[in-house]
Amino acid sequence: MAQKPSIPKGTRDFTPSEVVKRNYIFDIVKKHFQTFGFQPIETPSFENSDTLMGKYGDEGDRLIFKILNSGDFLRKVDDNLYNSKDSNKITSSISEKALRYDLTVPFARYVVMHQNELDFPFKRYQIQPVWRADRPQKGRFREFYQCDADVVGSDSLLQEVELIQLYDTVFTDLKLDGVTIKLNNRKILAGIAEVIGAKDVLIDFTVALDKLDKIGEEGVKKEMLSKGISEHAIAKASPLFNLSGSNADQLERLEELLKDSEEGSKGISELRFIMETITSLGLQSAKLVIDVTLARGLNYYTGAIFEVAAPEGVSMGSIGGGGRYDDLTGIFGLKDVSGVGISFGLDRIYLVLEELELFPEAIDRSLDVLFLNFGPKEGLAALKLTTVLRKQGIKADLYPSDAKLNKQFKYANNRNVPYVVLLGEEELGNSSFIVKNMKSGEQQTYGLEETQKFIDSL
RNA sequence: GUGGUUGUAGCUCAGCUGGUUAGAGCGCUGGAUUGUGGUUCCAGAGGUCGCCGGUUCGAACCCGGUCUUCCACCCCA
Repeated sequence: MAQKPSIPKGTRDFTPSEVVKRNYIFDIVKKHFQTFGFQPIETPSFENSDTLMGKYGDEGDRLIFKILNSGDFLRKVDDNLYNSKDSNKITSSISEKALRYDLTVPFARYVVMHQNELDFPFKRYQIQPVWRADRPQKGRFREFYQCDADVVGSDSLLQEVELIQLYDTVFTDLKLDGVTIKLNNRKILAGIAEVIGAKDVLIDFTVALDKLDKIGEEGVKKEMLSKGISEHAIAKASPLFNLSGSNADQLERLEELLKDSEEGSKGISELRFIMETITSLGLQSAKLVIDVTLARGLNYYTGAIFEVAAPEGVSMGSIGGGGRYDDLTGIFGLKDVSGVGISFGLDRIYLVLEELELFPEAIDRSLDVLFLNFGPKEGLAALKLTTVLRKQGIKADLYPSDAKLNKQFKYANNRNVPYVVLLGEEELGNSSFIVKNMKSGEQQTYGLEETQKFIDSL
């Protein structure tokens, strides 16, 4: 009575073909992280709860997977607390570890703990799974990988410029042309809130503004009103709702709007520097645009905000994002360390590449040559040849049993093997082997002494 | 966390207002073909109808719960 096995909600098995394709993306991302001078680190899959809790807001705390203490953990709970049935309070006394929720907070912890051995600016990349107790949707899982690259210890805007180039380089190498890198600056958002007199509700203001392309101008205004932002303030902000034209035009109009806000003006000049530097350097395939509605959820961004949108026509949310956070390590007691980073949404990039058929054609070819098995003696001769091929880096295998040729051929077919070698009794007798091209069906006979010639033809 | 949606063979899905042995295509196994796959023909195997309970003479179908899928919120990658 074996029960049917299953895996938890929001988790996945990866098939060989999926792993190969995911590694293709990983490898390209990693390669460019390295050419841009980033170094890899890894952190544990779980952290102390107090490292994570409270860093992502109430909503985030709810989504953190907590790990139950070991042993007879309930015995240690205070009776009053236990009877109160207050899950939030009891959690902290029965769970002191939690699964990593993202890579940024563990990285901040890492920087603080290793501050004396790090050379700043420290450029690190990290590709590891994270876990969220979220309700799954398409492209949203409870276990997924994040690929992050961050620089800490430099407040130079050249870092932002480099990160934009890094996005462009990676997506160009992935053959994913036409992605849009959206750029904004938290200081501009803060400046706008200041100018319209909504400074105290900055977060509600930005969250609403972020939804502009989803719920439209009226929807945003409605949400702002419901959050207590006055009609007067909304009217003042209304130029934002249809800010169009070239990047330079938008900058000019924003500058005018923000001329009375010191912070806003600083944001404008930062944005302008990044835009101008990128313009003079040029991008390979990505488009860089200003998008003042870009807010993103995480409130630790203090300067630049990035988001990468998939090429037009692909229905997929953002495939990457990031920004600058001036004081990330402050929560762990290390002041004045500025950081800026970006992240690649691996799972979504995978879905986009799949949809646009951008994976290399032969990517899931797991075998170049299959030797058919005609029996013990022939098999041994084939195994010798297999070894020769493998030594030269060719993916070769011998079918393990002398099953019917029909079956062996079918196996070769299903595994997409391009070449099948037949070395049977007759061939063994005259020291030869037959190579069959599975695509064209053509067969060619080689003498054993011509093995190298066969290898060279592959 | 809120509201909805989905689950039938390995896969994709039919299955009428509840009715007797639950079907198809693909895949799989065997044969036509004992040294030739991808095409064709023939035959065969494979199902706790997600799970638990209820209603009923009778449940894949109706009801409740639960798990899962996908979607919209919330939030976010």
